[in-house]
Amino acid sequence: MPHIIGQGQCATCQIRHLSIFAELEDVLNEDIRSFHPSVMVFDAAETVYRQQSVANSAFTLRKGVVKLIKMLPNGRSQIIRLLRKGDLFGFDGFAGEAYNHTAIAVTNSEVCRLPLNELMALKKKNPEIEQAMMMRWIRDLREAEDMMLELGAKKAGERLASFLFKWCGENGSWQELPLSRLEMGELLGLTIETVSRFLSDWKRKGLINESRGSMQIADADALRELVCMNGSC
Amino acid sequence: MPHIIGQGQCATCQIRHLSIFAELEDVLNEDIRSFHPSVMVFDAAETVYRQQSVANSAFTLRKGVVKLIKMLPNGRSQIIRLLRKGDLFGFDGFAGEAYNHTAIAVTNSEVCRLPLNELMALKKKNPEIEQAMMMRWIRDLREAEDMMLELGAKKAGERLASFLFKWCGENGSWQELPLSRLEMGELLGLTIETVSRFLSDWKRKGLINESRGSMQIADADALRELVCMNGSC
DNA sequence: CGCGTTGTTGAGTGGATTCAATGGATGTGG
DNA sequence: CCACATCCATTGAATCCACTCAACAACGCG
Repeated sequence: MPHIIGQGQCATCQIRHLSIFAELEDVLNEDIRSFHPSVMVFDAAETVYRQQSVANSAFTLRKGVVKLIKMLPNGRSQIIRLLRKGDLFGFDGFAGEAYNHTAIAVTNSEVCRLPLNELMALKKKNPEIEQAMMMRWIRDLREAEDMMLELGAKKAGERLASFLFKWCGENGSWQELPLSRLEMGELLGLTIETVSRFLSDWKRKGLINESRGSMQIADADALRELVCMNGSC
Repeated sequence: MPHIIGQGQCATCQIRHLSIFAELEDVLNEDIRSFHPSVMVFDAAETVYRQQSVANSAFTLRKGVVKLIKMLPNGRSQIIRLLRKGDLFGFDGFAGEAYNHTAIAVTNSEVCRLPLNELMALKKKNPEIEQAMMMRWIRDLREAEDMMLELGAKKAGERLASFLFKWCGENGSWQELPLSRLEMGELLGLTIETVSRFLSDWKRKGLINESRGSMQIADADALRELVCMNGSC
């Protein structure tokens, strides 16, 4: 079960530089010093909030990976976004709306719960927060646009390769990738089997490597060559 | 060629109630009275701005329909969003970014060009504008999320039907739908032929009607019954 | 009228899904 | 430590949905 492990100290938080409070240079700022959001922990697969429920808190991810998903009545589901350390989410309440998606922990995670009314007051008094949130919304929107291009205009292999490039980078480094085949499919609009087939094929060809939940792009050029033949990525 | 037809009078603009200035109740507000964005007209197919170019203006659509599109190097393209009267677009500059998509007029259109620096100043002085823009960003993001579900989790017929329901409503009214088959395809991630086949089929079955660029859902229940059999919409 | 553009329809192909069986890893209890 | 259960990934075979290619029809326009 998710539970609260304490009250956060935003002013001295380790991930403050990633958060919407990053720009508040004055660490002695009264507002931020007196703001103590609950820090909550979620095990993998536990739900942070549900679509349609009243959005009276926003959240910042401190640790772990969280997925935002939408579901169809028939059970098919789509991962809308993957969240990493420092990401702000669940802010529909700012527009007076209920949550538009469900947030579920992919790995064990730590989350700061930011009550909407407190955050709103804080934002009103500190324009830097307002600014930081605006930057994030615009960035989120841009990424959503990019994702629509992926889903609408690319084929299976192209989507999967794009995703790996984005997640792992192109420099051959190993990156933790805590997603199951099912989840990669739900993110990219593909089935388990399709994801598995492409990954297996690329592994056989030595283009990527995988080990204990981590992934490496061994030969980015060759992968791009193989998948994105005519400039399709 | 697109051209400027004059300076807008925001305070007395006919679509002010739809714009980000709607909440500024004080019509005598000095700021808004002295703000005179250029009003530009674009013929169908003309470009408002291009992806990658410097985003030094945002825009409000006064009249017509504009599409935001992204293109792949190989020519495939995806319509990210359709804009209607009152919509705000092209605000990437607020995050210091270049435009992330290309904006093209679908029909003859009128657009207000809002220089970024002026709009920023206006926003800083008038929290209502800030608030209105925030609401829009969040709404835009929610719609983008909905679209990701469409593109990632639904089949061709389901996507097309959802789109028609959203555009035409469910009450059997006629709505102008100034999109070609190609554009509907680009919006929904389908080909011309697929769109045409479904629409022809539904017309033959008397579920929808089309005439001179307008569309009507004649039998919403039957359409939903046919397409969304197991709760897939 | 001829022409270009857009929409329709058919036939064939192919890509991704579905269905099904197997394999591998992990964990639990005896 | 092994037997067993469970979960996830892999692989094959068959199916189906949407795409591609192609021909033709409809429409608007000069």
